[in-house]
Amino acid sequence: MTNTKEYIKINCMDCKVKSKPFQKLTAEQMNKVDEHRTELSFKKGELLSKQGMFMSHVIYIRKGFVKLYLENDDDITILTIAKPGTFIGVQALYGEAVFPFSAEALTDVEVCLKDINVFRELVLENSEFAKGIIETLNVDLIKSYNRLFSLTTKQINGRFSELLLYMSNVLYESNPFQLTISRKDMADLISTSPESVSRLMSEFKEQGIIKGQGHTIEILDDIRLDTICKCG
Amino acid sequence: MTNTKEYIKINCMDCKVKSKPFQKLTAEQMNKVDEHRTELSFKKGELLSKQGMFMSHVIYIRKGFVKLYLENDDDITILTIAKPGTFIGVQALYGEAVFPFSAEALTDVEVCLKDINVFRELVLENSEFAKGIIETLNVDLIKSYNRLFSLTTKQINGRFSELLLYMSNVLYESNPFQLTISRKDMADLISTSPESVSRLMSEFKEQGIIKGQGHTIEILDDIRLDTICKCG
DNA sequence: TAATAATTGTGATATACATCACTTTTCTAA
DNA sequence: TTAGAAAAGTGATGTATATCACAATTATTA
Repeated sequence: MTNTKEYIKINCMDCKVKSKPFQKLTAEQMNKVDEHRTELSFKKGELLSKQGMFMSHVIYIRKGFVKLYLENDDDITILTIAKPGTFIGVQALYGEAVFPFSAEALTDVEVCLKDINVFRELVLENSEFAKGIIETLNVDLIKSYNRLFSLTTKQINGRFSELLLYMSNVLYESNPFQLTISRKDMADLISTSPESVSRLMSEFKEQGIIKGQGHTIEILDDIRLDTICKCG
Repeated sequence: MTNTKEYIKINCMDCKVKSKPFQKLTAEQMNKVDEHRTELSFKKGELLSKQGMFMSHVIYIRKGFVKLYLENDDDITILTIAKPGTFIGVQALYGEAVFPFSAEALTDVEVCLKDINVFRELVLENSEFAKGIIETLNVDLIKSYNRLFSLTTKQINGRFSELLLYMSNVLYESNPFQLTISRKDMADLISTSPESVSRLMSEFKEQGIIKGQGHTIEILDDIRLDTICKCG
């Protein structure tokens, strides 16, 4: 599926970035997972998964940012940016055992691959685990619905404002923050062109809503962003 | 939450439109559900749920079509058209106990309301049930992702072609088919204006891709629709 | 069944944003 | 450290589709 890189095997029990569903596992179940997993690292730009490829493992992100996107010829839609603590593949745990989207490392990334069949067994063996998966899917689904709403009802200055707030509050959780994504990625996130992103950036700086140069952005007027977000 | 209408109580065991997850329940579990449910019917146009309202029950559609949509002031995005056999509310089973979207009856509708706490208990008591819920959410999530892709990368003739095929193959499962949704709804489904839907309809008729008048549509050239769908 | 309202259809016009073309800056690697 | 490539910025132009205005149908209710 993916090219094996380097092994830095730690025991699951001692994992410090354990996901919520995995915290519910018994020692025995944890050991079973341990026996069917692989740790890998990816360099920035490498593909973790390719849309339509056979999915033998669920990918757990331990470190770094990953871009999940749908593609068809030249068209791309970024579904989300996955942060550490996210599973790639649970979105299609049942159904065709195929990755529903492509995933590309936006930074250097460390992951843990868990056998998908072990994953499925855990759903049946441990209902708290299953509940955790449902919770994860609930969150993803509502996010996707809200994205659908935003992309279809707001125009680019609204969507761009939303993106800035998302990056500061959710993705990087800081202000100012250091961009790890390109203008092209920002454009694909809010369904616009890179040129428009550049223009929006300049306009917002001119109006004193944000400042910064290069890869640093600081939000100066988040209230203003919120207003633009809501009222266009 | 919703105004109680008329009772036509049947036993869950004998229900002929039982959902996949509910088929996995034991007799005992089925009885518990039975004790905490209500059957209701809605007239066309009535609201089954209102975005943001407290969600005490999961709504199971037994009969009719329901429009699920997000709203904010005048803006609307239809998330999907729910058919019989669909749950409304599992999308937000955990998290805030609030309806994540509004639901409006597109036809006369019969539903079965199941207590959300019983629903949550079943997830923990019966792992096959939990698995069924995960399967449902998987399908919904992938659908939502594909919608996101379609809406952001295709232009209206492509989206309209997709809609026609969806109505014939998935929603009404017939050709010709009788529309139960308005031009406005069609517009909200593919994120365009009602005027554009009218124009597309005329153009497609002119080109011999579809025919029909009033609320009847017949697809004459589905290969053509498929091509427009993919290539714009 | 007539009267009124709501939905639908169609042409003319407006506009948000993409695309194109080019420059400037930043990154990459020899 | 510099040369070449990639990414980003900016103005000019084009276009898909919304909006507006009004006509024609269809639905609703008195």
